[in-house]
Amino acid sequence: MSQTTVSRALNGFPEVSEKTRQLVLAAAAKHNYKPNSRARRLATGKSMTIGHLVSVSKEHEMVNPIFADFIAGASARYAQNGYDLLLSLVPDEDEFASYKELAARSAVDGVVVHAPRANEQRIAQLNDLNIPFVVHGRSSNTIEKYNWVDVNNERSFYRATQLLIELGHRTIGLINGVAEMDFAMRRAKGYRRALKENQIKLTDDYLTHSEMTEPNGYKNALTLLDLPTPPTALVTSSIIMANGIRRALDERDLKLGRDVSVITHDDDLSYFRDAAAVPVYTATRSSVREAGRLSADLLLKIIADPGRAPEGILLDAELILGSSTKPPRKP
Amino acid sequence: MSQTTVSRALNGFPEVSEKTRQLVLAAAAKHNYKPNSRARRLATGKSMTIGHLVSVSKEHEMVNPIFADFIAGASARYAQNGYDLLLSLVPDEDEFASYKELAARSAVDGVVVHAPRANEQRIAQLNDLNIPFVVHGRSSNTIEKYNWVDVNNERSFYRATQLLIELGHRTIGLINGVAEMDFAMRRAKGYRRALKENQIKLTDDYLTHSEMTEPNGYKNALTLLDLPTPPTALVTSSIIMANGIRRALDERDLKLGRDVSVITHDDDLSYFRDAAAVPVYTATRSSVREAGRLSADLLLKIIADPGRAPEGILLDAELILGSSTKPPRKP
DNA sequence: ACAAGCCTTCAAAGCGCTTTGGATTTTTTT
DNA sequence: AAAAAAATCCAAAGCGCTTTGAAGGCTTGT
Repeated sequence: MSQTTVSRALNGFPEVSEKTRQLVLAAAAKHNYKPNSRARRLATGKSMTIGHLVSVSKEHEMVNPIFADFIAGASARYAQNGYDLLLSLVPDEDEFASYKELAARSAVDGVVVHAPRANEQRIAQLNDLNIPFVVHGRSSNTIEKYNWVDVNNERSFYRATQLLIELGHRTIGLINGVAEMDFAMRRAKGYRRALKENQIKLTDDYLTHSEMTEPNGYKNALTLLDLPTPPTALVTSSIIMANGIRRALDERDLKLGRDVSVITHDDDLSYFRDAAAVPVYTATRSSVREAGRLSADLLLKIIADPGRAPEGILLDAELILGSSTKPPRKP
Repeated sequence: MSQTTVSRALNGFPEVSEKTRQLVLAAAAKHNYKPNSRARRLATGKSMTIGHLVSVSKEHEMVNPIFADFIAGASARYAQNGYDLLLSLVPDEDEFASYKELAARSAVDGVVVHAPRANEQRIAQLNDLNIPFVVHGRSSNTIEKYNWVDVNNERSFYRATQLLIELGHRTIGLINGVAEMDFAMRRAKGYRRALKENQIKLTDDYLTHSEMTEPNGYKNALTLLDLPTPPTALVTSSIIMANGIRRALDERDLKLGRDVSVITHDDDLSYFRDAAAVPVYTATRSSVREAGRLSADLLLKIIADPGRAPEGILLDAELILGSSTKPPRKP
């Protein structure tokens, strides 16, 4: 049987009869034959690979913990479509060099951009490189069109803050992510809007920006609790920080919910899944794994149809009521 | 200038004069030329790719959170050596099929095996497939030789338990990972040995096995605290579970350290780095990122020299004193 | 000045597939 | 039964590199 026939049979071309196809498939299965990826990719001109460049802050050697779950969502979709996932953790200062290199050696058919900043250069750069990409998140100060999947950060933090206000809180802190991050900026915006609409004036002392680690949640919570008028409620951007906040409260002999209310954003991380009947935390919840799936699907669509107009997918985080929010304690 | 010369100049062969090499390099830099990965890989017969297959428990859709930091460590080494990292999250029931497929289409030059069980089939399978691999961890019931990088789980949990005993604790619980996992088995062994050597008899009620999530830490801690003779100290396998334990203590109005001592294994995850002057948790600490680096280095060595005798690298976790351990409270 | 020897360069083959265009076989039509 | 059409198969080219074996250019010794 000729090489052509085998190739056609395996790749589902119509020029081969069903009978021969079955024969070929049986033989391939029997000998555990799979076309050599390298040869196939050279012949087709496609890499059948999606790149994920995750930037690691050089300073803190920090890997954003949500990326594991995001990638878990995406990976499944790639596998279903015959794509491999190329992962590269790069120091944030040479992100662009990495993209350029991937493009130059044409190692990937598309990339996912993680953790965009409010001013994100990578978007213009990738457009220049003419390489298909999807951004997980958005970039507020970017005019260019691009594909993205994001949650409605501004609105959900507005709602979270609003809820606390309705409960009677007037002094509310926000323990946020790094200020340059687009999501952090939007969340701060939602928080401020809710305060403003309710004529609540709070200085920026009640707003902290830092990497979303447990120790930072702890430290920033203590800082806020030490203010002359300490907050009676906190909003935070990550369930990991929420754990740090809990520790800070513990140390001050304050009880979560009773003494200080907390609302956290909850990415529904697999190892922090808050699935109790009454959730531990009142939270703005949106599955980052689902975002991974959607991003992958979108990227594969773009690759299949490069002429496609850029699309944005906006997920709305649910506001889930848990036991970490109560009316403020009477003094 | 001929293709050969360019290729040789770029790949550092001695047959080309230094002058021409500089010329070629300059031209390549100017035009941002990088040899096409696909063509190069076909020509050389190497994939220049390392596979990481992370299994996701189908049931809980759980991604082990340590893998992000592990991979962060490994990724840097791969990049330095011109290797790409292929990541695949596979449902645990078809792990082997995935390895087989990778081997058949020769997509990788080597793989890292994550989270080995005490009875690990993948080791024999990979030896059969004749594909270079390194195991992160070990597999107790495996006779075959293989390359691995592991921490001294048995010894560190022995020491941790011993420390609690020396402090005066007699009722000590262990909140462990899934029983089938090799690391969990070894840790349980160390825990039991310490008890035994001190003539402390405890039923298996004091030992829980589950996936290392925060909710499981919470739940299992409550279970132990509800025993007729509740433990005065707990050892746990993960800092994430330790956070759940803290929540359970909080709910029972018990204070970490004062009322219940806790020692956790600490993988030094970037978002839980316990870097306070006096660490929050007394812990057996070993950087999983460092393990990632070492695994990568070892794997690259094996690939470069396939005849190499299998090697094991045993890391010793430090026992770090924090503020979560105190003598038991007088009743 | 010429041959020997080394350094440098080159043309061509090959990596294992896919794809093209043509050849062959089978089926259908008249 | 022959011709036309459709279905099936095949040989060869090409993907963009590396590598081989041979040719060309330069230096050195006599």
